[in-house]
Amino acid sequence: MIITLADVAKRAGVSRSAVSRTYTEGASVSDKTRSKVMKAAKELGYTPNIIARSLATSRTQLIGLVINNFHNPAFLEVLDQFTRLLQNRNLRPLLVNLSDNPDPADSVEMLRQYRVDAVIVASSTLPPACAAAFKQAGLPVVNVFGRYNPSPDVHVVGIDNRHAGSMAAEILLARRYKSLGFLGGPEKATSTQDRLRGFTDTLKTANLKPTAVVYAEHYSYDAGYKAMHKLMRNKRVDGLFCGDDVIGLGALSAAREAGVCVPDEMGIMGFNNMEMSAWHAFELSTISQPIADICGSAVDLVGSLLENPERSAETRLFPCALVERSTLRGMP
Amino acid sequence: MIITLADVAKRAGVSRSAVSRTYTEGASVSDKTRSKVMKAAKELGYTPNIIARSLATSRTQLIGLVINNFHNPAFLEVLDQFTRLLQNRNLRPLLVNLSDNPDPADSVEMLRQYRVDAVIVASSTLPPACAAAFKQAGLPVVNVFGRYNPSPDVHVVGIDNRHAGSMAAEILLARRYKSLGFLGGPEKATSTQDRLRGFTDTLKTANLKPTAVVYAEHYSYDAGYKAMHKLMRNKRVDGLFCGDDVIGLGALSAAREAGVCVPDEMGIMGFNNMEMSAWHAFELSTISQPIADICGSAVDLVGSLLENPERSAETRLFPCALVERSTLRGMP
DNA sequence: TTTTGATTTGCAACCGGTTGCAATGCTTTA
DNA sequence: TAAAGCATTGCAACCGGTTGCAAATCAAAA
Repeated sequence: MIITLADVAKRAGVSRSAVSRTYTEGASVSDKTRSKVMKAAKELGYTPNIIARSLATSRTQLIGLVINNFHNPAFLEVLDQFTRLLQNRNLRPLLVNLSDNPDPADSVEMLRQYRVDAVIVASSTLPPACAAAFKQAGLPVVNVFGRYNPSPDVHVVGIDNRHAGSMAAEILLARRYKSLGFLGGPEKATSTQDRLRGFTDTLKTANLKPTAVVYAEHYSYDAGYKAMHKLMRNKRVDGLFCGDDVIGLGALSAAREAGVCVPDEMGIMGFNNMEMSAWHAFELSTISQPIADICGSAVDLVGSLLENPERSAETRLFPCALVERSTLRGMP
Repeated sequence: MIITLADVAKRAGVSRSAVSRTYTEGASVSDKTRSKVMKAAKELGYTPNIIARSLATSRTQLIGLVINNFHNPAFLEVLDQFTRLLQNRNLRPLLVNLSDNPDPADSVEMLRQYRVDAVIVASSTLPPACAAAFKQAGLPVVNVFGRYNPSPDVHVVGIDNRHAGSMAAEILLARRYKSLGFLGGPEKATSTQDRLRGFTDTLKTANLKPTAVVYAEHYSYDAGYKAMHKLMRNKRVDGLFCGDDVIGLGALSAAREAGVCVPDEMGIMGFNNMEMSAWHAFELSTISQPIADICGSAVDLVGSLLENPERSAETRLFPCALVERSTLRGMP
């Protein structure tokens, strides 16, 4: 029933090697042989077995794509980009959902069993140790949206979250907001910590401190809404930097509901420029990351790792940009 | 460098078969041998090579997951469910993005090359022919969110879109909206056609016809917003059924912006109950599909197909439910 | 102690490809 | 026409597992 290379060889009247070679880029086959083989293959409906090839070449073309964030709509774009870009290079994403169980041990084992050629860990909330676990198992890893580390042990592609925090503080100050608050994502996420750090450092240079620091429990509207209520109960803030747009939208809704006039009484800025932020009901000013560039660069890096797995760990950081909408005052 | 089963066998002082058997569910090995093998494997850091196993058993545990909708946030939940459910059964999702190129031919070829055990086609917008293409290539297929077909050639798990359309019409009529409009998703999507059909049929039983039928070009807020403007320019409608929540939110925003009072002057209902619909800014009444049940059932079906690939094509339909929020009047 | 039957084990072939190497065929140059 | 050089081909071993079959082991029954 299943057609193998031997069947094609017999039908074409050539050796198995000849068939194999016509399916191998740059192998030595004459045009005559090649066309005989192609003809026979067509007639029999032959499809080469990549599993068998992988066994022989110890290259699977499989890339582990590890994700734990199936809640933030921003990740759809990430997933879209990765699947497309990998497909274009003839690589196949083997998707791993790390939501249930943030301990990577099982996933490491599984991806090793499948002999994936490399792993992309795409998450800003997983601890750096997670990506490192894949590396220790001998798998080439790229950690996308991971933490910037001046002496990295793992390849990182993403943004400088600390700088992003600084940028937010500068933008708010430039618009003459005085009493600034930070409404972050989950406290343990390194991206949250880094953004807060940058935010605080920049305030310090102006002899200021954040008036309030609050964390949302998840990356969700409800969490942002709740955290904003908590913040407003305790402190008076006139400029707010939110750790993610989805949180920012919850916060914005809570503020408006409480009768706060945005952007005059309070400026609110988000992070990530997700689609919903542009909706008429919100028009949230935000900072955008160049998602497509980041993913593209990550896939390029994976490509180079396939050639040279031992390449020393590299960090690739991309700049963020302010997207002006209507929840911040204009510049003076 | 790489540890194989032969290395383990030598170290444990047993045959290769013995090692293989200790890693095979239900194979005949004595406890003594098994523990010798386990010990040796641990010491050497052995990980069985699933690629090699796949070649021998012609079972890869790989499931092709074909998706073309990386724009609708509702699909994140679908993806989350599938990855989790497959993982729980020790199956691995090989993700295929069909967005660029809706012609399935290449993907069919690729999934055949990897000898995936089955394929899940998850889309309400791909034509039925797409799922059928996988079937013709000899791959077991489950089409999730596909079209109901009384004599199906492919397994379908999803909802009865025609009935959903009827349901929408009944709900609007019961709330004494008189002049009903349909704002569908892309016209060529079978789900749109089926919902319109059900909607129209039910109106007919009340001697009515849709006052307006308009299609959004994509499943997006902007497309919904635009389509709603177009609709309002031409027709006067007081009850509107939208083909998807994301479209519905665009339409709702357009209506409110035009000064229409929702739900008194106009009732608007969406479809899919996505997260954003519950946000305070919208509170869109909508119809929800039981996503988790659908995905669960689809994965169960895949499980049975692995046992018996020739199982005759089956359709599994789940009921939808109205989610009352505030864009529809109450019952009289 | 011998026989019987069930369990456990190892041998060797196989899954479907790839690839180094030596042999063959062909063209080019002297 | 013979020798040299290159491209093409086939052989056979290998990738890392699984599995049918027969032999070996073991415990229980006679």
